Amino acid sequence: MKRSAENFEYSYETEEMAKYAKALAHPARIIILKHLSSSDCCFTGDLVEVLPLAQSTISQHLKELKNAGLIQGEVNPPKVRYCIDQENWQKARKLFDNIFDEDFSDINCC
Amino acid sequence: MKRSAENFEYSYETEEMAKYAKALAHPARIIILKHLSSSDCCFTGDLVEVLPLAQSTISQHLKELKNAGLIQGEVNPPKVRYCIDQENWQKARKLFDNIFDEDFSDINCC
DNA sequence: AATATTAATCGTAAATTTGCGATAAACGAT
DNA sequence: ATCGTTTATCGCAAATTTACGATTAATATT
Repeated sequence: MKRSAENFEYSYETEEMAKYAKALAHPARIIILKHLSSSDCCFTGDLVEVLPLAQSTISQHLKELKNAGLIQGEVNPPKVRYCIDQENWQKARKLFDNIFDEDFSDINCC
Repeated sequence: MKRSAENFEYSYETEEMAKYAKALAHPARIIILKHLSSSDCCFTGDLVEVLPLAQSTISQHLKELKNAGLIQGEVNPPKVRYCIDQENWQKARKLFDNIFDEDFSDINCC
């Protein structure tokens, strides 16, 4: 894709927000995150049972969540135990809180 | 893309969540939403001044936000006045609140 | 009727995402 | 050393997203 203003940069906060939103922008990844955040412990391979996707596809989704910083993987061969990355999870929470609180609905005109 | 389980369906809530997250998954759209939610009124064409994107591209982003249900456009020729769709905005807020509150960090193992 | 202003849509190109099966990697058990 | 289990990566195809310029549409003004 072409960019009109090649040297323009969005603010760090905006980029972070978009990154986290992107991570949440797929049903499979939402299910994974819910599973991880609501489990009493952090399972992993059983996601294949939960989701209608091939193992390789799930692995890819996990990778994306990891790249976004929302989860961590602890290798425990031959298994890998995934869990929420609490630090970034809270960061994301705050960013979302923030945008939804910038809410001056009473002075909106519509 | 191919789907392994063609007849599988994600829950309504999960799909909604993904839809809203997708709408937020681009810096330009975040800026648009922030602009709309923090303005005392709902401007529109001045987004072209704020964003480093062509008019047609911004129009496309607005369309996506509209399709996701997060904003409304009121035609006021030749201008169009956009504003947050408060109802769905609150819905989205609740969905995000929800996922971030399913947080049993004290009993997490990691 | 012609013109100016604003926004949407069309057509197109490039990049990214999503998905799969096949294969590789890592390691424990046999 | 071989085998089984689990997960990651590779290679590929299809779909979607992002972006642009050019054009169209809608309507107020002249």
